[in-house]
Amino acid sequence: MARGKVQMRRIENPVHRQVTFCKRRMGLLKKAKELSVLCEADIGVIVISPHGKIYELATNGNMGSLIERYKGSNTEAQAESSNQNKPQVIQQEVLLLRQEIDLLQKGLRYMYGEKDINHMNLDELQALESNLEIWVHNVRSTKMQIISREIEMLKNKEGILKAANDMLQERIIEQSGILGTSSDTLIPQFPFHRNMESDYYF
Amino acid sequence: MARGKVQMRRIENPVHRQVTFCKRRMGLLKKAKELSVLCEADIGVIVISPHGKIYELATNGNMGSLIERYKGSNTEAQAESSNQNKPQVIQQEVLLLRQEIDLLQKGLRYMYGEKDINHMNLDELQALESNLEIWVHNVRSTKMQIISREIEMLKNKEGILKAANDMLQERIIEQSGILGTSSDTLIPQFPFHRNMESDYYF
DNA sequence: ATCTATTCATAATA
DNA sequence: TTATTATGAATAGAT
Repeated sequence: MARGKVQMRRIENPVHRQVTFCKRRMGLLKKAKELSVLCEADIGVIVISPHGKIYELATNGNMGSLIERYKGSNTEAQAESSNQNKPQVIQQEVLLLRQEIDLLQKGLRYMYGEKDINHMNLDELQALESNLEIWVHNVRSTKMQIISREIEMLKNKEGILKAANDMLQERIIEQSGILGTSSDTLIPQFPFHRNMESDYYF
Repeated sequence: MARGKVQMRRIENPVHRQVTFCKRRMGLLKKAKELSVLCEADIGVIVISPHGKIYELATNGNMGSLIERYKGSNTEAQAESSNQNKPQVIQQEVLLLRQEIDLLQKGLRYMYGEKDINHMNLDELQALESNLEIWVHNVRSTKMQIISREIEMLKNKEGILKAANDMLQERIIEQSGILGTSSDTLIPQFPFHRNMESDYYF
């Protein structure tokens, strides 16, 4: 923003990072409040610093109720919260979480280039493979979103150009008539626009 | 902001209000993402429109774990959730495990070179996809190595067992001859070994 | 959705 | 944290 454009990556200098965290955190909460007031929306913001300190804002004054409303519209979270009423299910949950951690740790080690296959068995590799495939799928989806958006934009542009083109064509024909000029040298040059989709690559 | 300072109260014109809601909501989520990236904070934002539609952002990719962490550090909410039988300790455990998972996922994503999937352009996404595919391929190779090795081992074992089996069979026939015992009750039980490959699944 | 005149947010610095 | 200020960003109103 000021005195130089900022790169969107972790600020390495700890002092700068801390200052920026403080400023931008305040800015974020301010923006949230404004949106809430201007548009009558209920907004909750939770910020957890790298050191685990928590800052929050609930524009309706009650984060709890906001979370409930959020969960109420979210089946996954709903299932999660209903789980917590049954200790046995919680045990199961802990077990699953531990397994996930184990898998992630091993996947991480694998990523670091440690190909010691003694540390990962078939099932774990299978799970890692699935994770990677999900990831690939997500990346592809994002890619397709971008592509769709661009295509939409180009189609719009094309439509506009076509319309303008038609209008110009009409006007020229009109003028040809008025001026009594032979138009057969002009007409063949239309349309001026190109099909912009053909410029696009996937 | 632009063309006149805005008053901090509800926008009465419904069209203006809707437009502003859309614009500022996007701005808010963008700011949240930026703060998260720049300062390594975990941020959750929940926006509930006047019509009840919910927009959300969880920079760690999981609003559920964020809410758990929030509740874990919030005495009021903790009291609410600790109404349950004995799960306080377990709840704590779940919280810690979730934090660890968040951390590991972050590490994995870092390894993948993913900055922020929402801020990546087509080329970057393409590159990420290629990388992921290479990794999937590597994982599959490792998997196949393990499988091949196991099959090799099993074939070896099978060979050894077959040899031993043949030897034993010979010796028994031999002994049957020496002892004059009828061997027709024993022979049908051979071979003892099973084909171990048939137990193996891919 | 897109454009631009303005106001706002904030990076560097102290 | 707070204050200053040059600049980059966000966005209100209009199209």
